Amino acid sequence: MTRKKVKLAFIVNDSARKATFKKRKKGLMKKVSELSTLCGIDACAIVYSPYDPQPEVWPSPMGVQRVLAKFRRMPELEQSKKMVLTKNAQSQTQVAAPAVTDAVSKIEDKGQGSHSGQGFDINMDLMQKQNWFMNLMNNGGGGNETMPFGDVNQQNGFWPNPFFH
Amino acid sequence: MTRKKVKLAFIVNDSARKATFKKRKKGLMKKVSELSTLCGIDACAIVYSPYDPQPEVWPSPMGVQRVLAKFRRMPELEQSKKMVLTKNAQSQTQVAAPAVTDAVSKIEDKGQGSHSGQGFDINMDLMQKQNWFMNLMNNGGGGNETMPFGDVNQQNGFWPNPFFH
DNA sequence: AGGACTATCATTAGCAC
DNA sequence: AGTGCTAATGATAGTCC
Repeated sequence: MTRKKVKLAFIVNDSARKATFKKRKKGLMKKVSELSTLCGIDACAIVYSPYDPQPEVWPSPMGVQRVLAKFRRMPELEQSKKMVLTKNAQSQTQVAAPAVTDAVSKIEDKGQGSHSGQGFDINMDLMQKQNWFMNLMNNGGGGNETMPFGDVNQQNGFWPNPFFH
Repeated sequence: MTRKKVKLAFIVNDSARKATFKKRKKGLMKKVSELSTLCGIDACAIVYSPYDPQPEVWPSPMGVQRVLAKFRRMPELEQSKKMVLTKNAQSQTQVAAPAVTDAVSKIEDKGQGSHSGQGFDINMDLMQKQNWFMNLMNNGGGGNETMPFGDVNQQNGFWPNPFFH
């Protein structure tokens, strides 16, 4: 039977959140590293946090730049066009790149055993939205960053608004 | 005692590699998602592979763009200079970053946050070096990317501390 | 607060289909 | 090839120092 599932929600307690962040960030970076090593593929990860003045990146700032250059080379139109909207039973909006759409469908169709919910690549559920909001708070708090949300949302109307379901 | 450790090396068998890739990519995306949700932080991941025409990203192409914009806002020079180098037990390489203090100040002055002291958190161990090489092989095949690998090595000749606190 | 430990839960490699 | 299962390894939340 399914054992107790970890509660996927923002950890309110500050010290507990920080402790978890540290552990999981480390674990995440290891996972990226392993995926890349085992499968010989190109990947990068960037993690911002209030705990570090600079983002933690994998594999390196330049490695990230390289992957990003590749990513940005995709015309924005393509990025949009290649995306597919799907709906699940809870009426949550999902956006998936076409390359993985089939996989997503399969997983959803099969029910994916006990690992439902977050599932495959891009799946924004309520907690995620809350989380986006947290991110915004984080970013808006100290920085002189532009507010990317407005831009992003206006740029293409279909990305779900993080503040509403 | 430590049990048998998973061999962290490129999986030679094609089908086994693809199967592992699929599983681990899914697991990785879930991890990113969870980290972000649990800790309310901003993160993104990009995974290229020969199996998908488009990279798989988290949280979304535009979410990635946003994080990238933030990342790219850091001038490259500072990205390099800001790296703090440490030595670990295996690698005896240690390189001091000359202008670190200066660069740190600049960035902190930009209002990036009140937490000071840390440089880039970069995890890179021996496996990752190997892994970089694999990536290079991968990219060299199809792309016309610049080769940052050599640059990075020549420029710094260091590999940062795999342990961070 | 920051390790270190460890019981418990999560991921996944290997297999059968 | 892809899917489901499960033993085995891996990650980590909670705890103690």
